[in-house]
Amino acid sequence: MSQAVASPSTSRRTASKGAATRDAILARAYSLACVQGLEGLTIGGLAEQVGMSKSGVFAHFGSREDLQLAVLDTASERFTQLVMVPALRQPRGLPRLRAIMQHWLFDWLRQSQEHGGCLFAAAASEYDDRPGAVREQLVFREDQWRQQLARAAQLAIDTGELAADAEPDQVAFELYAIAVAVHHHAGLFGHADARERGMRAFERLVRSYSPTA
Amino acid sequence: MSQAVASPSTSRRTASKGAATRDAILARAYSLACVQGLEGLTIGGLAEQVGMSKSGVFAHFGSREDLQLAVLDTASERFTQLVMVPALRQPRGLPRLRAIMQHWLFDWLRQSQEHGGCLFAAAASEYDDRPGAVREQLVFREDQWRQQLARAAQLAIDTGELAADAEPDQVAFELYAIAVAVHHHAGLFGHADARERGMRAFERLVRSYSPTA
Amino acid sequence: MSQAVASPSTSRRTASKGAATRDAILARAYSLACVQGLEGLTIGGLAEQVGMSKSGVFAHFGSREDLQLAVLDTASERFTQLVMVPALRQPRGLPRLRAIMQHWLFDWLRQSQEHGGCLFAAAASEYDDRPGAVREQLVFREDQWRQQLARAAQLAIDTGELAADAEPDQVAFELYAIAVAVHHHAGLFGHADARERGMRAFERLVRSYSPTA
Amino acid sequence: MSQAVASPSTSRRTASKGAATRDAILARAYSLACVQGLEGLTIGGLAEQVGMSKSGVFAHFGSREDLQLAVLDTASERFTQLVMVPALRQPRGLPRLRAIMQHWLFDWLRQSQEHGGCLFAAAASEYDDRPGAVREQLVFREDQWRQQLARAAQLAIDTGELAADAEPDQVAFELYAIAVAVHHHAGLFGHADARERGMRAFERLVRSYSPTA
DNA sequence: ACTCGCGGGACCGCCCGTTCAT
DNA sequence: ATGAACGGGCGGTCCCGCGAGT
Repeated sequence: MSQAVASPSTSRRTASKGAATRDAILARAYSLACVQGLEGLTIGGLAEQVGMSKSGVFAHFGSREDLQLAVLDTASERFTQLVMVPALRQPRGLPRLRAIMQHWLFDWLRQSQEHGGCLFAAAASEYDDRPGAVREQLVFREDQWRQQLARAAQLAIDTGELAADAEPDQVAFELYAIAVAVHHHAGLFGHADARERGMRAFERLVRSYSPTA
Repeated sequence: MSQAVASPSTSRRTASKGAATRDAILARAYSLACVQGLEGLTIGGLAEQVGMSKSGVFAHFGSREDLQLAVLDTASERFTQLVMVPALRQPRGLPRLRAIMQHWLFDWLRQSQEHGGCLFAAAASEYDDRPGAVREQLVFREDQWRQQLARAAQLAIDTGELAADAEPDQVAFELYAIAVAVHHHAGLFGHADARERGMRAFERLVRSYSPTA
Repeated sequence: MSQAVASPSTSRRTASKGAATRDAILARAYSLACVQGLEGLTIGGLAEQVGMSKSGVFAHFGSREDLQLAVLDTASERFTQLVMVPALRQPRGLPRLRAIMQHWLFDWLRQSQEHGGCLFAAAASEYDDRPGAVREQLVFREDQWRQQLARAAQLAIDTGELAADAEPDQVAFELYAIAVAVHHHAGLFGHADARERGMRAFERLVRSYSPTA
Repeated sequence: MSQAVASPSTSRRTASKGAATRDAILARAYSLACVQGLEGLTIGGLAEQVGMSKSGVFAHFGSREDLQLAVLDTASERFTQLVMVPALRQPRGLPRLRAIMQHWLFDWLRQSQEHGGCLFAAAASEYDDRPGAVREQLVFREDQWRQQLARAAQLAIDTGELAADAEPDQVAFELYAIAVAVHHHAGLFGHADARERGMRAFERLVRSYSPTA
């Protein structure tokens, strides 16, 4: 998968100092992008934050677009670590589905809010009409995640915890809706309330899709 | 309502030419803001689009922030016209609720997509961590709309079409979730599919809140 | 003298309201020019201060340069009223010379400092190398004043209070030096000290030019 | 002295090209500031004069205010080189005092007039009521110079060439008055006449302070 | 080979003085 | 005396690349 090649950001093995610097830059860049969006990420501002010269930063990526791409990969990696990895430790079916939502709404969105906003949410509205490599990478990542969600839903159907006639893609869509609404609501009206409404919506969704209903 | 006073943008009657120009500028500004966000709206770019000089445009607003505020008011006005006004012609209760969702997902989001994206969605992620007058105005508008949604849900409870123990605010949150997810999905994966999933989610939501369930 | 024609600012007789407005504008303009210099005087800023539209102010003068000229005339008029007119009430010779210096250093410079600086001093350094009508008017006014000073010195020579071999122009130059230094010193280091040093310098000058010395 | 640290403008040794450019910019900036004042100094105009882009110029200073400060330091440095350094080669007392005045009125004011005016004189009237770092730097420099003048006067008292009861600060004030008046006069009425009157005023001042008088 | 200092060019929001029709 | 509009210029910041230094 191109991703593994495209993201040497996780300094592997020797990590010849250059890679370490690169990772440090990316960490800072991720934070900045959360606040100002991927499009609001400026090389000058980033350079100042990491205490390097602008061209020093610039040289690590070759262009602003490549930097944005790298930041997107960083974000994906973080998302996977925070949400998917722990959820996979739960038994397949409803427990895993619930774990996904909990890590998503609590761990991921909390760290997002601490940074100033969810990078994917910001990117989605920035790039919904701005064609280019960044947008393509973004829809690739989002689609990838959507498929994982649908797969988890399918497993819950297989275990009989969700109705047999439920459509995995539709369930995934509705789970997605909850998360994106929680983020939206949290940013404008406060986090605690948003998360609680989100989990209530999830429980109702599960009930409405339960085979007994 | 202060809004009526604050937004003389709708040129009434004579509209002394100045107001007409202002409206024309705002219409173009709204389109631009849909594409690039409220923060990506530049006076120079706007001036070019309307075929005026930068200072000519600038003079109508006094500052970029005031321009952004005016664009937000314009968007609110349009939203009300496209969604709320037609829905109010439906009988209260479920029909009106369904009408709201239909106009929201079809009329509003379609015209949004034609412009390049929903201005409110873009603004929400731009301003979730950027304090200032624009953010305040934005949450005021969003909250206002959230309350209208909750009111409509309450009416559906009163008519007995929704379960008596349903909480209007929670219902409003879940309706909101559908709309915001449709927009998100549409921008990345295509509009038709998104809208259909949205309406299906709505119908399931209604069933799961129905008194008979 | 062209001055009488050029400065209808003192509304004489009929003063058809237009002239009154013009005078009000000029009064405000004089204050502004004291603070920011004749070159820092802007039509927009002036209009705001007098509560008129820019074009309303503009129409009274036809161009910024004409406004600057008119302000210079206003300043000259004020200077004459504050310094020369009272001094002429003193007997010619040393008393009148001393009165001139006192009104100059105390009354004129005090009101200047209250406005934010002496307009002539500011103008002198702004226009010492900026040819044009304003500069010409300025040197005309300054030269006029220098001649009046020299005339007063000549009278003191005639009365025998100053040495017969004193040269009036040189005396005028040295008096001028005292005033200009007091203004310079006052602006940077404080007014009281400056004025006292100025009067001491004057007294020493008088002694050094006295016939008995 | 902090100044030496604060102004690396004098390219020392290697002066890595950047410093050389900076010096070239400052030299041109000094000339411009003499003509239009420190406040009339614009980055765009300066860039054009030195044949660089605006940002190229801007990057060397970080803000317009820092540029103004640097220009002030440049001017101080020049003044010291032209006036104080040669005067210190004269024996203390009256010869050194006379050398100061000669270099001041002839060398410094001549080069000032060639540039279009004395930067300090212009700055004094620009900043007499404009608080900020530039003003503070200016009064620091002027006060520093005033003290040097007073010190030179004190030495002339010590040598017995000036009366024992003469007050050095007052003498310094009157010397200052001559210089500032020469500059004022020269700018408006011509240089030759002004300088001659200035030296005559100085000689009379010396006589009037001489112990035999 | 990587890093950086220096510089370019475009553009930003804002404000200027001025004109013209009302 | 006004309001609308213009053209131009301001200080400031952006992203980006050349050439020299380690």
